[in-house]
Amino acid sequence: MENKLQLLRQHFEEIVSLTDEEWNFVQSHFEFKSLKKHQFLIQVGQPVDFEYWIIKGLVKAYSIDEKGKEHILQFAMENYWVSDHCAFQHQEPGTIFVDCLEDSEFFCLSLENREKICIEVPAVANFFRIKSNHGYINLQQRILSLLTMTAESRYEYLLNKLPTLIQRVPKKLIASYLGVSRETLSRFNS
Amino acid sequence: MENKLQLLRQHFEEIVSLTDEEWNFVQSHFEFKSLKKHQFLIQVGQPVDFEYWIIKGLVKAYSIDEKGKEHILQFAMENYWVSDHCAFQHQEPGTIFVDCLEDSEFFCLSLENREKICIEVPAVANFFRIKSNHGYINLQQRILSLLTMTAESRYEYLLNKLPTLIQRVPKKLIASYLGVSRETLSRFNS
DNA sequence: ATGGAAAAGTGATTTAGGTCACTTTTAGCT
DNA sequence: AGCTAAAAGTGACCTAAATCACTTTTCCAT
Repeated sequence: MENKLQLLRQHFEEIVSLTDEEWNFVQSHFEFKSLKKHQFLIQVGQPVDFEYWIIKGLVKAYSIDEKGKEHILQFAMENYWVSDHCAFQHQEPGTIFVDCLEDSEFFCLSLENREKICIEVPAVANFFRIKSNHGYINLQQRILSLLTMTAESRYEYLLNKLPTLIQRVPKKLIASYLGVSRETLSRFNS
Repeated sequence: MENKLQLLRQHFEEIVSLTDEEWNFVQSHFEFKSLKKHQFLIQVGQPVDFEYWIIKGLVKAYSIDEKGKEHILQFAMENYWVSDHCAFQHQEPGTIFVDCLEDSEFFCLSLENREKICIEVPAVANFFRIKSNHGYINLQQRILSLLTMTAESRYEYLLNKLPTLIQRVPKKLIASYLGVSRETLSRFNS
């Protein structure tokens, strides 16, 4: 566990500096969790008690429309944060599903604990502020890609940006992430 | 100017509390700016020195694709923050345009000043963290709407969510925001 | 009030991508 | 190794929405 916490500390220290004392305080507010492939981290209608930092593994965050079709909001793997941020922030029942595509391990942070460490350790508030900002920028890029690019170039773009992801994830899920049908995706780069 | 700064203070205090002393420190880090309709706040290739809080007015943030087509990332009006967040954060040349759809007024915050007030006044860091989080949640909603909804229901959704915006903005810009052609939009609700 | 430009509407045609139905390939089990 | 189920590929057809070309309406600025 020590070395896993060490990874999390490194993740924080990529952006802000923490004293040993601060870090001890911060780390004590995380819980460890481990899930097998296919298990759920978050489910629609269930409380969303945590936001999760992924130690190892891979998850997908998605919603299901009226027709039962799955739409992938995000893939998240090592070093990523994942949650139903909306439900978490407002402490409401989940609006999306998050489940494991691989056996995965997480550090879990409750809203209460997040606010506590943000107020106690200003560097942590700055960490989350900057992280959140990065996330915002990424989503803006994705919106732009949905508005401006064809399905095929979005696929090429993703191949370039996250080549490892394509290895780890079935193509039909990539299709769902890109907003394109499985069949259409299969006809690309052929 | 006093009452305009007062509006900004109220905006902060919707989320965090500030003492008079803190507020005096914070407000001194903003600059005022006023622009007429059609003037640019941010341009592609130009430095992005500020992020802007809109006192009054309306702007659009957009990018232009290879074919010269405009894609609207965001409309922003009173009480909204707007910038090329990506370029601003990394202090790189702008990647989008932001221009005024109406005569507008702004309070401008430089990156240096933002970091300064965030470090000096932890409540401000928390304010931006929470704001950024809200922004993230909004973008996630928009991505979901682009993935799951038809152009027509996206339009209906927007009509519901921001009825005032439709009044203030030509339909062709709404079309560009929704990722639909002007002609197709015009054939809806008819 | 009036002329010109921007915005909005509309018909005809095209096209990217969806859907359905089926086959082939690959990946996990026991 | 062998069986099953999930994933991927493919052909035929369909549809939402793009594009193009043109008309009508609305909005300003003089």
